[in-house]
This record gives sequence, C-alpha cells and structure tokens, in this order.
Amino acid sequence: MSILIDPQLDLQSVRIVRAIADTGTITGAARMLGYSQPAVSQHLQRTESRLGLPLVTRVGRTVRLTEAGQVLARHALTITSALDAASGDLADLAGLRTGSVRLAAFPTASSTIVPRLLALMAKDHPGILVNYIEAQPPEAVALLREGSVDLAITFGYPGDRSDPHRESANGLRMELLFTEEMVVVLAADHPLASGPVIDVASLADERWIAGCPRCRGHLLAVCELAGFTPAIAFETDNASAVLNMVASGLGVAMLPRLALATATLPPGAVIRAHTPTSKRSIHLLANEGARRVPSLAATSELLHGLDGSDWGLVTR
Amino acid sequence: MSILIDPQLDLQSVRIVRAIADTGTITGAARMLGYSQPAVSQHLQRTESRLGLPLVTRVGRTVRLTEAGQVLARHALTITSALDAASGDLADLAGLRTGSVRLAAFPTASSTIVPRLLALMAKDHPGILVNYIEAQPPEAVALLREGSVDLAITFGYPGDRSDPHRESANGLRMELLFTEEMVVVLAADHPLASGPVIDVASLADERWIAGCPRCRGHLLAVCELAGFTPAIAFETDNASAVLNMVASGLGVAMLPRLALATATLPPGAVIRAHTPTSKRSIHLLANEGARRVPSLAATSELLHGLDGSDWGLVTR
DNA sequence: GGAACCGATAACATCGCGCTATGAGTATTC
DNA sequence: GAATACTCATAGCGCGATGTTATCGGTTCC
Repeated sequence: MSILIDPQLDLQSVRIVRAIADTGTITGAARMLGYSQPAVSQHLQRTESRLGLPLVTRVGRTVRLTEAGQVLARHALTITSALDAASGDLADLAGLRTGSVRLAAFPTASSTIVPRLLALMAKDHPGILVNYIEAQPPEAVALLREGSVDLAITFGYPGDRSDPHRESANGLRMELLFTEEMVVVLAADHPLASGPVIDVASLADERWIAGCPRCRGHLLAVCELAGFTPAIAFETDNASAVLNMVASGLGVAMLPRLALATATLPPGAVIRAHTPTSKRSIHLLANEGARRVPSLAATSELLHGLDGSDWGLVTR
Repeated sequence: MSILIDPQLDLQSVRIVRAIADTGTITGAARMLGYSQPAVSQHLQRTESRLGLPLVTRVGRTVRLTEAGQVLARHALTITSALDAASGDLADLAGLRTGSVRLAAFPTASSTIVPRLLALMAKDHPGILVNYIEAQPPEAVALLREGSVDLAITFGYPGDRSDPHRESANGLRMELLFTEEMVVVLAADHPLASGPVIDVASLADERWIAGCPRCRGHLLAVCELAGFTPAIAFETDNASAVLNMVASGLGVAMLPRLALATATLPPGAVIRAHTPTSKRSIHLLANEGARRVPSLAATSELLHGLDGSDWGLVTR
C-alpha cells in the first residue's frame, strides 16, 4: 500500500530503455522518441547513476542492454500499458464517450425540461450517464455546494433577493435558460374571466391559493406592488391541485406557464395574463469550472439549445 | 504496440491525484509526498491544463476529485504497482538477490577454478545464476567482445604479445588472478629426472609434446631463449594425454602447474622445475563497467579471494 | 467575530533536460 | 589499407519545468 515510488525511476527512463530494446541503438531510440541522440545518451547516464546500475554496455559501435536494462525493458510494456489505459480513459471522458452528470432540478422541470434533455443526451451522447434528483431550488443549490450534484436547474423571480446574482459569486455560475410569464388562474365563471388581461389590483379581495414558499413570496411581492396583501387560503406546490381548487371556486392563483404543462387544465378553470406582468426565470447553476468538464459542458449546451416554446418558455 | 505515451500524463500527476484521493486535501497530499502545498497546487493546475480536463473542484474549503480525477486515482494503483514491481526487480539485482553471470574459462579451469567458484557463489549468492562456457582464451575474448559472455578467465605468458595489456584498452579490463610456474615433465627413467632442477638447454635434443597453440608458442619462446628450436613430435591440449605420453617415453613436455591438478600423474612420469624458470598468469577479463554490475562485481570479488595454493597457484 | 485551516497566487531560484557542435572509436567500403 | 559512414560520448549552452517562501481570500468552527 506504499504510495512511495522510487523517485529514481521515471517514465522517460522506461520509455528510453524500451526504445533501446526495440531498436538496439541509442540513436534509433532517440529517433523513435523524437529526441536528439545526446539527449537520450545523457538521460541514460543520469538514470544509471541514480540507480547505481548500468543499463547498457557498449558492444562494438552499438549498445546492448545489461541484465538490469533487460529487466526494465520487460517491465516497460506493463508500465506503459497501464498509463495508456489511464490516458485512454481520460480521453474517453474528454471525447464524451464516457462520463456522468448528476443533475438536480425543481419538480415542475421533472416532467418537462428534464425528460426532453435526457432524450437528447441519450441520442447525442449515449455513453454519458445522467443521474437525476428532484429538488427545490434552495436544496438544489445546497446539493451543488456540497458536491452531491454537478448541475442544478432552478427558477427565480426578478426581485428575489435570495439567489439571483448572489450565487454567481462564491464559485457558482448561473446561466439563464428560459424566461416565462406568470399567469393568473380563475374559475371559468369568475366575473373577470371574460377579459383577456386582468389587473392584479382587481384581485385584492380574492382568496388566493399559493404554491411553494418561493412562489408565495413572489405572489406577495406582486400584490404588494399592486397595493394589497393577498389573503392566502391554501398552499400547495402541486400545480394540478391548484388548478382543481381554482376550478372548484376555492380561490384564484398565480402560476408559471411551465406549471400548466404538467397538469391538464380542468374545464372549470381559465388562464389569463395579468398586469403588471410578471415573469419567472429558469436558470442553470453549475460549479465554476463545470464548463471545462466535457460531460457537463455538453449537458449545458443541450440545455441552452432546448426549445421550450410549446410550454410557454422563452429562450434567451 | 504504440510506445508513444501521452506526454501529458506524468508520474507526478498520478502520484498527486492518488494522494489527494487518500487525504482529501491538497495540503495533505503535499505532506504525504513531501512537497509544499503550492507545489502540488501548481502541478495540479499544469496537469489539468495539459489534459484539458479539471481533476479537482473546490468544495467548501477542501477539494474534491472530479470524475476525471477519480478515474486517474483508480488507475494510480495499477501504475504505481507496475513501477514498484520494476524497481523491486532492479533492487533485487542491486542487492544480489537475483542476477546472472555468463562466464567463460579455459579448459583446465573448468575442473579447478570454476567449480570452486561456483560452490562459493552458490553459498554466498544463491540467487545468482551462473552460466558457464568453456573456451580457450582467444575465443573467450571474442565471446566477451561480442557480448555473449560477461566474464572470461584466461591465461597468458609474460612475453605473449597477443593479449597481455592490449586487452585492457578498447573497453576491456584485465585483472591478474593468479600466477603459476611452468614445470617440465619427464619420464621417470629419464637421465635428468634425478636432479631437482632442469636446465631447459639440456633438453635441446629431446622430442617434445606440445599443448594448445598458445602453450606451444610459449614453449617455442622458452626454448629460443635457451638457444634451440624444440622438435615437436605431438600436440594435444589434453594434459592427461600429455602425461601418459611422457610416461610412455614418447618425449618430454612443459605444462603449467594447474594442468597437473586436472590429471593424476602416471607412475612413469615425474615433474621437475626448470631454469630459466617461466611462469604463466591467469587473468580475469571483463567488459569495462562490469564492476558496476553487482552480480559481476560479486563474482569478481570471489574469484580474487580464491585460494589456489593447493593447485600450485600463487595469489597476487 | 476571531482563530485556524485550506487553496490560489505572486515572485523568485534552480536545475533538470533538451539542443547543437564536435570528438573518438568501430565497421564497411573500394 | 585508407576513406567513409555510423554510433556513442562530451562540452557548452539555454530555457522552461518545477520547486521554494510569502501572502491573500475564503471557509469552518468555536
């Protein structure tokens, strides 16, 4: 289990001895390795003095391996093939022939963005294994920070003061993947459902159904801007539940467009734009330096190229 | 079969990544490897930029291996153990636990010096394999020159102009092992057999039995010095044959003392010193640089320590 | 909020390691 | 047997890789 390698035995020596074994001359070895003849000659002498053993003896005008040289030459193949195997594996990683990506994304993405990504990955880079974990943005960031995950897909709201650009510092890099509009969900028989666009202020007296904590935070911010504090009657991060509660007349809600792609809109609910309009952005978070890891760079590139317009996502 | 190793992957990187995998921090890795923390940090950055792949990511105040880093760490054990195996084998050679010696010696030594040497080698360095070839001095030198043999035990005569010191140039090294006297062999009933010392000149009219070519050359030189040219009736390099021929009254002979150790003196022959006295020397020849090869140095040392006085050899 | 720990960076010194030019010894050639 | 060509060794040189210490920013823990 000793990690101590004899510092007196370096790769160059092994390569040189092997080349001499192959060609029979120092000059030939030098040519094979792309060095000048004196370079090989001197290196050999240095190695011999380090080892305290001659590796070659002069015979005639050429050179012949001593017993020690022959021993080294015999080991050379093993050593070089072990190194070749290692650098081959590294080349596979660099060439995207192998590799793995550990990805975290928020729940709504699990049934929209992520499946589409995985299909693309399987097609373009079949050798790369993707490991997916569902996590809300804060947890996803934590996983990223502790190194349990390589990439995190998160969302954020413009005024959000918890992650927008503060994450880009501290070694984390944030890239914008999509933006999407928030929409208001009303019961189909709601009086305001007749108009195409709804003033949020006109919903001041409604009962609200809120989503996840961060979504609730955004709702509060929007309503505050409109001059009121919403009465939140229910909370659930299940979009389908929200839609059905609205359809049942339990209240109104504000959802991102993407959430609507995960659930079928029940007959009793309608979707409307609102003013002042509000948006949500979807980010890709990665450790600084992920760009240099081929598998992560490839995943990132595919994500950036993804078309989410059928879900109401805007690429930019 | 490519010998080309990715020059972008060096041992240091492998060691560092492995140390980081073990300790979890760069500082710890630096301590483990005996470097300063910035050294490891910078080396890591260089390697990453060479590879085009990050190997670590900062997490909290420590550091974590990326997938590439983990791959490299997994390979690290294989690579280091391959190197450890190589340097272990080299250490065995250096420590005389393994190794081989290819030895050539002249025929008479085969049944005298060499067996004694082999016994000592087996006792002192049981891990070292000795490969022995019998060869007359000229052939032994040729074998040495062409690299087929590591050590050669030869003999030479003082006036011999073929190998005494000319060999010490040209990359061959010659060391004196023993000297021995030449003796005259007479039939027991020979008139001169009664005296203890024989004047060579008094043997001018005898028929001579000569040995190997070089021995014959020496005989000619000695006789020339005594003022005559010997009549050579027979030639054989088999000492036992010579002795029996002399015992049968076919002639007289001059043999080295060592030759007498290889054959029992038949009753009909006697040995006498002669004047002017002549000597033969026994050498160890080796390629320059053999002193630095442990197995050859050990063999040489045992040879120099050998006691051949019971064969009439003089150590010096 | 302060102390301790970790990693990154800056500035700097050194020496490993490559190069070219050249010399000495060996094999091949006519 | 001299001329030629080839191989290895040496000298001299330059540069860049790879260490070092000092210091700073950021994180964790009490």
